[in-house]
Amino acid sequence: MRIVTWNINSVRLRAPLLSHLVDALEPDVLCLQETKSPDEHFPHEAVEALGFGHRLIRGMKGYNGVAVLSRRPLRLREGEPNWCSRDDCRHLGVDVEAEGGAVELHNFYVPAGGDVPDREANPKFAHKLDFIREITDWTAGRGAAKRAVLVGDLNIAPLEHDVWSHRQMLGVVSHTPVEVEAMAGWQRAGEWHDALRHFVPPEEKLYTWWSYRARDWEAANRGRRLDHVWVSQDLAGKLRSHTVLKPARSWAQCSDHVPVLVELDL
DNA sequence: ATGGTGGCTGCGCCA
Repeated sequence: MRIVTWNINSVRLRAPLLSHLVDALEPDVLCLQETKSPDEHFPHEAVEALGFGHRLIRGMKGYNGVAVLSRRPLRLREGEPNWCSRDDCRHLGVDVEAEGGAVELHNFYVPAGGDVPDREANPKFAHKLDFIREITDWTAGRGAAKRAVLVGDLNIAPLEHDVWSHRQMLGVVSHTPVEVEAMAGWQRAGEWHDALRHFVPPEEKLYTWWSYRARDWEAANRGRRLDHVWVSQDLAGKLRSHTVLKPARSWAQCSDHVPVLVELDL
């Protein structure tokens, strides 16, 4: 099963790019974040034409929004928490039909957290930490994930080599110790295995996002690994390959995030 | 130290 995660930064604007993604990565399941579209305006026809006959979407006007597009049948996991009681369309939990039984799949868009890494001074940072706290508590209550995959734009680059300069990024939202520790607690609670670092050793730089604000993003290469794929321990041995589709950052009218693929041999 | 770009939406918000 080939699972792709991509922060598309407007699904209506960038729906045409999905055909490039499909050509390059041939996903069975495609998880999107920041669709920025109410459900009634989701480009179903374009997505259907690419072979994704099964779709679950959770969007809103202007901000946020997640979607799971699939070649295999999906079932919405009902009754999952409404994080921070905000109805802000940052999570979809689904079951994907697969050989040997369904796989539980979670698609997250974690709050970015604003600019100031201080929960008193910056309510967005408080929201980010509260969001992760709630997920961690929920995860701890359920115990270790089984036959499960978690993907998304988690807006945290946890490792030293998930950012261009660990030293210069320690005070920058996305790489502060408090965020990294919060993410580690979430990961421990579910006994999640980091699928990208399964393939790429921690001493090697690995980025999935480059700011729009650089004159030359590729030359500067001040990237961050904000997009993640985690798998439950029972699936760790079934990991077959990964791709970080860096060329997507050069596509015309590109997102600032690139698609990430993980292939599982179920 | 600052501002740099981009996508909403409707001139400010969020990333």
